[in-house]
Amino acid sequence: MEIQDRRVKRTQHLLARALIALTLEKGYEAVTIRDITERADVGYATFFRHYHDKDELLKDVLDVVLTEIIDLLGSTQPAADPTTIGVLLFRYVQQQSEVVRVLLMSHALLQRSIEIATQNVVSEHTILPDSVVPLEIAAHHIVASSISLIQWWLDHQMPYPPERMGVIYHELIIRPTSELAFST
Amino acid sequence: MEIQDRRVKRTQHLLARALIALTLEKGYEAVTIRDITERADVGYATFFRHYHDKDELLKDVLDVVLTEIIDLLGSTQPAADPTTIGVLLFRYVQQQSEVVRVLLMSHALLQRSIEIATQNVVSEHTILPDSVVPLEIAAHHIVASSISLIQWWLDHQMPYPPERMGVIYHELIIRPTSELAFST
DNA sequence: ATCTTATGATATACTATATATCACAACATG
DNA sequence: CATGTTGTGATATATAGTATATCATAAGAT
Repeated sequence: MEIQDRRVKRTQHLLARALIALTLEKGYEAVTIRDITERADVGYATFFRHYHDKDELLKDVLDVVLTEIIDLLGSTQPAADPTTIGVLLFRYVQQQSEVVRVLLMSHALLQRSIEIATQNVVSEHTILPDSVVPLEIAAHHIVASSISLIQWWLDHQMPYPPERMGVIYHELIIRPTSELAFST
Repeated sequence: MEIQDRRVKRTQHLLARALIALTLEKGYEAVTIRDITERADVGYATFFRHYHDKDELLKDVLDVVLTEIIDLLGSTQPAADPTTIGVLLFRYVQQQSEVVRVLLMSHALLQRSIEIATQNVVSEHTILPDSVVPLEIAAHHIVASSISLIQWWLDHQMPYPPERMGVIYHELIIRPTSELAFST
């Protein structure tokens, strides 16, 4: 029962590609559903047979990205170089830069992603005794700052390589926050 | 030539109050111009005699807030307790929490505010020689992280007093970034 | 080969934005 | 307080975009 009709997969893929391309061209808000269906070369009404609105299509596209990033960050050896995770993160962003740029344009999805990722970080750490920074604030700071750093990097045409960004990410965000709030 | 017609000031004030109230009630995107004019009890067409669209009204409302915050952060004694600026910042946010909450709901305005404030921070600092973190990234990190911290605080009903938040703000954001990137 | 279903084309209702007009009231000014 | 100016409310209208329904046809599942 897992297998979908090939026509459905094809249509949804065309709609997703069209939304990404159009959003990069003129911004998420400016894209209309008619734009999407024309670019994807499918009937206008067909859109509503798959998605309730534009946000639902975007959510579907980016759920894939979210799970890939979470897998990426959870699958590193504990003994590895502390900047490795950051380098992998920025390499992934570089590869998927178009999709990530689109994600960063949706306020609602961004807030949702931050909430999910923050809870993920909270569950993976314990608070350092007598820390001035509560665990939830530390986790929220790591997530929000990482996204902001990615945003700066993409907005400035990725001027430094992922290796340099991995070091910056670790020194600016991970190390200070860990020292302040996380018990090793 | 500075003095405006009292009718204009009255109308613009009513529209601003209505937008803020309605945005807090059901979110910025969901508010229509007809909602605003009905709540403000002015004619529908009157809105367009003052603003081109919803975003322009919001921008007007929040330009006031922005300049107030910049004045606030620029007017502290250099010799003061390093957490003082943070405490003042969070006291201000507490007083103006409704307006600040509305600002944080507009993606476009948020991005614009971050850009302006980042350039402000860049111009006020010089980079530490051999820093792994470029000046512009450090400045962007400070601004974006501060806004994220404010957002977390407001989203969680301000569970800690401004005094505590001032310390967290300094320890989590200002001190680590300054040590890494700014020459004193 | 046959039943099922996704699609395209089309029509239609609805919501919201945006502009124009005109009579009237509020305002600034001397 | 008299006068010319201008902001406002009410109304009509054009336009754009969303959302749903219908039906013939083609593509897919089995």
